[in-house]
Amino acid sequence: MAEDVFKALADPTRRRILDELVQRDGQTLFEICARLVAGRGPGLSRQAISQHLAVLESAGLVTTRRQGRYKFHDVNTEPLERIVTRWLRPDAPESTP
Amino acid sequence: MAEDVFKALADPTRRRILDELVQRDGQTLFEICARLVAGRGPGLSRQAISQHLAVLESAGLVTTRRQGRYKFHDVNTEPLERIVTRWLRPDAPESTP
DNA sequence: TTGATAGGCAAGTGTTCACTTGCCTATCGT
DNA sequence: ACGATAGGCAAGTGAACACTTGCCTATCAA
Repeated sequence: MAEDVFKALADPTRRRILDELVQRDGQTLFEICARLVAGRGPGLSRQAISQHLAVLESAGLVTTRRQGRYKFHDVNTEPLERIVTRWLRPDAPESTP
Repeated sequence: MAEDVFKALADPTRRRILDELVQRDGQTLFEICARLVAGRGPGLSRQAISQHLAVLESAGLVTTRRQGRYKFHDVNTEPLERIVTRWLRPDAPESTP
């Protein structure tokens, strides 16, 4: 639902996670943890990030694939494209002269 | 800030208000109240909607102009265009062959 | 098999948020 | 001036949310 997408984007940490995954797709939880803590200082536990990833996944913004004991996370920008055309003109922002 | 834009969009009522204002720009608080209650049934007080409008305004998504005892509200989609290009490719979604 | 790595589940806590309630100010019509 | 209309301010309430804490499961290397 669009509802979940907006709620998922409401949190700054989740937006940072999306930033991370756009930079490098297919990261594991621990990789994301390390990179987020490195770029922001501590204050973020592994469980917190895990819960954020769950929110992003249930919003359809992140897909996961298990492989052994690893779980890789990939971004899916498709929900984003759909929610913005809600208020923006579907095309041609300067088509009306 | 982008922070405020995302938080403003997180609430379904505020998104409905944006829908209303996109349909008909320059409405007053009472007009928005009437139309929202008409389309959704009660459960929304005037003050609630007023507070939502304040959030949208401080996020830059709505601008206001006073005129006598009326206060008209207009949408401003500019903040929307900026926040989405954060994760979407700025242009050409299929430019990489 | 043992230990270490990668991740998950669930109850508890504190803060933020949406909404209400009650009253107050300002503008317009008569 | 009076009442009615349009809107604002601020304290209080209940629910949602982010985050922690503690423990548990599964996979891999030795």
